[in-house]
Amino acid sequence: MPEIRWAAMIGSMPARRRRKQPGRYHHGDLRRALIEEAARTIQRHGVDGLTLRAVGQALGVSRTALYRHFPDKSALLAAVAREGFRTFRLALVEAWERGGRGPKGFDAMSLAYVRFAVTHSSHYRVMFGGFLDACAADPELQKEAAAAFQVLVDALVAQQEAGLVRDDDPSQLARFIWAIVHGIAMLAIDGQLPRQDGYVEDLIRYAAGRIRSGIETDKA
Amino acid sequence: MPEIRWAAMIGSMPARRRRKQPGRYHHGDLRRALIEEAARTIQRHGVDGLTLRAVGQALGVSRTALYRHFPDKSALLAAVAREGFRTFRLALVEAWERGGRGPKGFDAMSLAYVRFAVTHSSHYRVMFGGFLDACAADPELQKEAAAAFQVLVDALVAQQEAGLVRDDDPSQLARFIWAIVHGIAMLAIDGQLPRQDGYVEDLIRYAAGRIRSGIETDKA
DNA sequence: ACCTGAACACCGTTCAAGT
DNA sequence: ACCTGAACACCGTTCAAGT
Repeated sequence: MPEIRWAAMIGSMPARRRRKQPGRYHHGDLRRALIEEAARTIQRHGVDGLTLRAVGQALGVSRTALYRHFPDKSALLAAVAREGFRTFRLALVEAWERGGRGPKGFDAMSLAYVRFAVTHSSHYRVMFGGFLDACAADPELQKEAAAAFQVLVDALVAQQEAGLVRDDDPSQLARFIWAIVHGIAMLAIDGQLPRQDGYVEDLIRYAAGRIRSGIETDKA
Repeated sequence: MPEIRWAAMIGSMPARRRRKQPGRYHHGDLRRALIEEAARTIQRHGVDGLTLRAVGQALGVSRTALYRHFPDKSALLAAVAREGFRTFRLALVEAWERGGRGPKGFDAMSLAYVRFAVTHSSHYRVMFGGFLDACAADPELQKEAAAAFQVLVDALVAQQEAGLVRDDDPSQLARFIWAIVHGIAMLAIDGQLPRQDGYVEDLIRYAAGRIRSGIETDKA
């Protein structure tokens, strides 16, 4: 059965399983492929540049094949966002831990945050840009987003326990910090900051210093 | 001449000059009307809900009439953004001056900033949302945006001269503050903050306190 | 100078039909 | 169970033509 040969092939070269074999009927894992192709298209041509037709064509599949796996286009976007939150969270945790779970790690986390946003700008926009108003009900997506936020809260609590950060409500404190890095990220993405090389990194570093002064325990 | 009667009428009731008189050929001031109608549509149905067809219909005019006044849709959006920056700047200046051009006025300005963004959320998104990548060349728009930013810089310099704010580069300092209010505004607009009544205002007030600690002169 | 109406090349989505 | 192809109702934009 050719079916089995195909399955073996995609097992051995997972990166090549994107296009459907012309003669074959089933794709293999179209759902997975759709998400990856959508992410790639978004990265290259922006969110508005994502068309179901182009995605289908890139995968060698009809433009309506997608509807066997997602209710509509926004559901595909939600899946992309979910994936985004996952890798985003991992990047934040890594920075925090490599920096020793202290002030240094916290600064590294801010940097990692904005770096992710800038290097995956369209992806980031899908995650936070309000495209998902309607499908905000997606519980899996909510869970991933909450988990990413929790990384920040945990980092703050750890520093509070070490006596390095003032004893405010951690979630309010977290949202304040979040707003800063999110703000810098969005301004950078939208081209509202000087295009000068290294400007964004400098701003982040400067911000980290001001944040530290703003949130450290009062030493009277 | 009916033309003159019509002109007199729009002089006396400027709010009613929106729809074209069916029999008449010229609209009166279609350019102005297009911008206002576009802003209204965006406010009600979001940026994606803005269609040239609907705008034309609301004004009793063909859907292609717009092309006599703007090169394309994005130019219309740029005009809307320009208007937005103007009223935005006025709101900021007012808050700053009513608060006495000091720390109190500065906090009031932060509040005014986010209030504008939240109450004119779609308008704000057009101004900052990266819809204007292509037509970023529009010099009038650039000028308005720069003027709005300058309000913030001036307020910081005034406080530096009064010895209330540390002597960092005002423009970097300004961009740091800007990122914070922009970040809170975007999170609020995109529904990423708790929907709890008054939450955003509380967060802004909290942020104002943390910002103050972060930027005030070191009192050793 | 300003506006219209038909036409064009797109888009997401539906649905009966194929394998 | 999974995919196709024609069809439908949208969209921005062009262009020759009308006033």
